[in-house]
Amino acid sequence: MKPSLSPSVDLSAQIAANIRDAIVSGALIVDERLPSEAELALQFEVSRATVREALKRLAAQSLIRTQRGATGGAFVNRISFQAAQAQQITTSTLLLSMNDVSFETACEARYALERACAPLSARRRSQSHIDVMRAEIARQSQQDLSDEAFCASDVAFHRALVDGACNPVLSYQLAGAVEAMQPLMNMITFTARSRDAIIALHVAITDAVEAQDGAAIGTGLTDLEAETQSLAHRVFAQRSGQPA
Amino acid sequence: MKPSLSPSVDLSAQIAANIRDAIVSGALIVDERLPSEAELALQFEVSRATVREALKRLAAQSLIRTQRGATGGAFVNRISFQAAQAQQITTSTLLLSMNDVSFETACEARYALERACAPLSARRRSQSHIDVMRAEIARQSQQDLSDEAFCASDVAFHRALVDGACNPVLSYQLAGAVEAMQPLMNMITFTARSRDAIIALHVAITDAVEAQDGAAIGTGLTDLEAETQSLAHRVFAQRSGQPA
DNA sequence: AAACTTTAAATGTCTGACATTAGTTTTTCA
DNA sequence: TGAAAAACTAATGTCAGACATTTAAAGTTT
Repeated sequence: MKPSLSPSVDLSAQIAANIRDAIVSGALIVDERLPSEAELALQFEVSRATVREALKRLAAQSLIRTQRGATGGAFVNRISFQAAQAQQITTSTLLLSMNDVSFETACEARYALERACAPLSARRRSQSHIDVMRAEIARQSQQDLSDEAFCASDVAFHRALVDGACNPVLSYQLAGAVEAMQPLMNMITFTARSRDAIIALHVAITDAVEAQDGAAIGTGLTDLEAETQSLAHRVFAQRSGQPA
Repeated sequence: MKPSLSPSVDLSAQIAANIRDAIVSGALIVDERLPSEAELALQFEVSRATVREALKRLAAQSLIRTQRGATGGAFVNRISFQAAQAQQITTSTLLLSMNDVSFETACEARYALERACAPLSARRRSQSHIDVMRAEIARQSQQDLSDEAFCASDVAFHRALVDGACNPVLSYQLAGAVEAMQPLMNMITFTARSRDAIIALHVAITDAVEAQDGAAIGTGLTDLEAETQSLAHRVFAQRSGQPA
């Protein structure tokens, strides 16, 4: 199954890569039990501690799970959409915050992707999606809402829109794009007037979803993107021109 | 920075989560050095082995890197688009192969996302993108190409199309959707006639990209999606109706 | 001043032990 | 006889301490 490690270059990483390949290639199938740590240590000719570090790496990627006890061990994990989404969000968020991605670029990507969902959401959305969207609009309309809560509600609104496409792969892919924007959005202070403009567009989009009018959803999203971009532009220009 | 672990529930996971939160929240910034393993062991009141397992988890997510030697240690990693993409592809591929996602659903998601790039690619594509696309078309036209090589070239073609949007966030997000389809595509046997149909559409799409006609790119992608779906439908129907 | 040597601090690895968990089997006894 | 209790067992989780290796910096020599 897995011999031949080149010495003096991070054994635990090599072992992890070895097992990962076996999983990705299908040599190890879902719910199959890996050899015990002691056996793996023998096979790879390393100590149990090194094997454990390798297994922890795989666990961090949700590739395996471990169970204690007599019949325990490490098992190939069926990665869930939920777990994959959580990882994707973490990665995307860090990627954006660490690489000086401009608000403009991230925003453009996000809205481009969301528009991709519009025709499908128009066709397949159920009442529950519309209910969520209207509920979030109601929340956004509360006067005393903090900027952060407003952003969080915005994310929930957009996720409902995406989920309306009833395509789990699409929802999963979009989760990263939508959620990763939140820290960037949180840098913005929303005036009452800008909130009103956004809410008005949310209403227009929701109406279009309810009317199953894909083109109108797309138009609404384009308008919302323009509004968001110009708002961000104003906020950042003001900040750099008049620093605190 | 990080006290208070609840005992008897996977200490290394708790420690990893603790440090991960510090990184995501920005309390630890890029290239900042973490305390040494020995210091972390003292702070968290666990053994060095446990700390190491936690650090390996973080390393598996590219959140930290480690350096040996006197001034070495664990450093917060600036996650690159490349590393993030690689992780995303692994995750997406496994997600699709392990969760009985239908070809139809995955294909729909992929083309929906790709169409999202069309307007931007039309506007911003450079000659190099077109060159890559034409080169891949030439490769796909080779008579003796294996199905697997044909699929790989198809992926390269589509990635060039996506890269034409000149938005790194978009390229990153799409990588998962495009690459993860490859194992599913590899299950298909391409007849000479179906290859010709696909290549003809690739040519049409490339022409549209060159002409900067976003709408035509979208139409081409929609046609290609229909072609792919019906091809897959035929192949799978034949297989289930007439098993080997 | 440059080249070499030593030192120190860090990660990488190994060993062996014990703790904890959770099935499985055996024993007890009502 | 049968069900509860106890013992067993195999696995992961954790710890302590040792040694190997790497690397930068400090010190020494020429």
